[in-house]
Amino acid sequence: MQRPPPKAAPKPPIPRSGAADGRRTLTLRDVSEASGVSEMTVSRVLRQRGDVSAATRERVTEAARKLGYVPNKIAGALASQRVNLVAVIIPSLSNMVFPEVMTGINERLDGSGLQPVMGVTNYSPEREESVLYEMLSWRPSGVILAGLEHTPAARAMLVNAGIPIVEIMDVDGTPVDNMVGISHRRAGRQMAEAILAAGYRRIGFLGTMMPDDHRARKRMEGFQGALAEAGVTLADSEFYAGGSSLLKGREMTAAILARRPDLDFLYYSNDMIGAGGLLYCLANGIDVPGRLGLAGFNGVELLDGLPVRLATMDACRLEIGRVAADIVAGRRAAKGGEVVELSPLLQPGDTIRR
Amino acid sequence: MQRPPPKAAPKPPIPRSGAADGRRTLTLRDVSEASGVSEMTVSRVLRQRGDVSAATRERVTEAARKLGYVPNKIAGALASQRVNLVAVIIPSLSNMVFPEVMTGINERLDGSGLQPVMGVTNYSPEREESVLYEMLSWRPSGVILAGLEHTPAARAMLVNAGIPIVEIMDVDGTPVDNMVGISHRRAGRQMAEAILAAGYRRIGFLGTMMPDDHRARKRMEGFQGALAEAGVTLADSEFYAGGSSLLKGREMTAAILARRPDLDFLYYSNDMIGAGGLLYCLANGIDVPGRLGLAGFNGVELLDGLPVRLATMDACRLEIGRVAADIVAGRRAAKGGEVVELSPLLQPGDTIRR
DNA sequence: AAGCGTGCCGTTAGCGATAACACCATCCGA
DNA sequence: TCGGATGGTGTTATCGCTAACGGCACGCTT
Repeated sequence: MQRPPPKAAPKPPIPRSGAADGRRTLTLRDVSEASGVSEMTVSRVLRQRGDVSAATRERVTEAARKLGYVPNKIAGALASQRVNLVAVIIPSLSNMVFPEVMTGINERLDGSGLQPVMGVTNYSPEREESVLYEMLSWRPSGVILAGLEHTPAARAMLVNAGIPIVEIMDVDGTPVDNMVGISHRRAGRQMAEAILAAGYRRIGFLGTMMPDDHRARKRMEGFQGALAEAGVTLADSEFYAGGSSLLKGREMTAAILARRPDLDFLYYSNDMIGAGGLLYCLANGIDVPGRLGLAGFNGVELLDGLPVRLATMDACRLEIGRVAADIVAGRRAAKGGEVVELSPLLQPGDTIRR
Repeated sequence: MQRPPPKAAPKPPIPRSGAADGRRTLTLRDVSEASGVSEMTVSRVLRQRGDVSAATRERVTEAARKLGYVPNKIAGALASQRVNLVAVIIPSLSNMVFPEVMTGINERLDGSGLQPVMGVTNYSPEREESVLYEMLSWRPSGVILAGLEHTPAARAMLVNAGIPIVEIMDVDGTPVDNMVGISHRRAGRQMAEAILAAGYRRIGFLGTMMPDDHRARKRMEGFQGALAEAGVTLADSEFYAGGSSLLKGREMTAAILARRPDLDFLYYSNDMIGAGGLLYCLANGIDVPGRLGLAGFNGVELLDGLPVRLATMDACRLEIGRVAADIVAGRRAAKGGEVVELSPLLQPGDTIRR
């Protein structure tokens, strides 16, 4: 199927409509007319690039200010083929862990000229794929996204994007490009070892049922693996769906203890439900950590205020955000394919026997 | 200063460099060549707009998929003068209240074709101004931002943007355009009335010192105003800087009670420090609500898991996000200048005498 | 005094898409 | 049988800005 030959058909230019209200939105041209120089010179002044005399710069700056001109980055990005945006794709905001990662990212992106743009997937791979597609269509300078598990299409997009990609949180797997996080499998294992070392043997697990929370899954796998090596099997477990909360932790703890009053340790997949469990135990006069030991995961600040400090493991959230931001900002030596494994610190707190 | 006359200087076209690695990034042209139709037709297929025969559509879709083509929205937005982004500007992420507002926004923007883009100001008006400038330079279809207090320059930008603006959280003031929130002054007042009605008289206030947290300030003003009308003055107060946490709440509570052991009520400016205070009281055997009453603000889910439910007031966060999103999505009847005042619900919990 | 660097500012040609026609078959009713 | 209403597709002209040059007016060298 060939294209037909072009026809020579002269047509008058068609004016596009501006804003509905008489006032068009301002362009470089308006500023250039107001200050008597070319658009190019205005552009140079506004971007502080190239040589412009002090007098001209002054006049242009003043005119732009007076008009209230706001540059159109859409046009600028198209012309320069440069976009100062970084796509950040995370599973959830209501988790307290991702806001903290964002804080780390913001901190390091600040002043780099890069601007983070956030997308939330609610732990759905399909949503991740569509959010990613949407974001890539803005041609960002980099992508930071949580996890190593993506749909094949999403992975293909990442591979083909031709920009720095940083997969964060988790290092148990193969990254598309860069990877910053901790080994959740090892984290689970480490906690199991600490629990066994303290002499606990009848261990229960309480966690989320979300099939797409791969990090929680890996922690549990690591945990069970280490138990198995010591000849211990998980005595019981309790799962839930939906968001984590103190209340959920209380309820689950009550349920598992009702079923198995003989348990001597409860491992929670996150601190929020762990803290709920701890409060339940305190309220019900259960001897912690004597009769029952407890541990969570994440090292959230929340725990600092509890009457008894829950054992937990810091997930290095702030640092993960920082390093990821440094990578996309090109502030690290490596030219791509970097892997940064951070070491979570076990915080024994007061809920494991010494 | 006149522009010099243009010179007729024919020059050969200069090819721009594509990606550094041989592979250019794909354009409509690549898809059009691969499928044997014009770029315009490809564009129509990809946007599902206009009439295209089923056979052509099929061929184009297939070619795009095979190539892994991702449209360039930058070019699309420039050409169509339409951008499907909504700027959302909030003070903080570590607060738990804004993530919830975001959830409401996401929920309602989903499927509207609009995409939220988040900016964080850390309660700094200057940062707000620069984040706003940055966002407006992408010509979003709407702006949602927290609070009614902005720098003059920021206000001017909002007024001139020519797009729907929604100021959220607070309705004590004059909006630029639309406004959705609660009256924090009235919220403070309402809590004071409930406390007085329960017979408490020696009241202490614990809150943040941030001068730019206007909503906390307004709550305190309303609170004090209502007390004053009843002839009661605040017996003592304790302020802090930095983030809210349970620990901070414990410490502040200990401090204020050490100074004024006679206090019979503590009003906290948010639930996080309130919960910390509550845990402190429980741990120290203070009779709540008999000898000492407590109340916080926000109605965060966190509280549901506490052994005793803290009195609080729901800030309607989810609903605020939803309504704001509906406004920018044009899903509400009003054509602008809408004011939606929601009514926070007093949740007496177990920490105010009945 | 010719030559050359440098500071300053203008011109031209896109960037990759879409709006708004233009054009050409068909198909249809009168 | 013919005007007119489609349906499907191509052409052209921007959108607002920036990269890459072009060119002029001054110094300053040698």
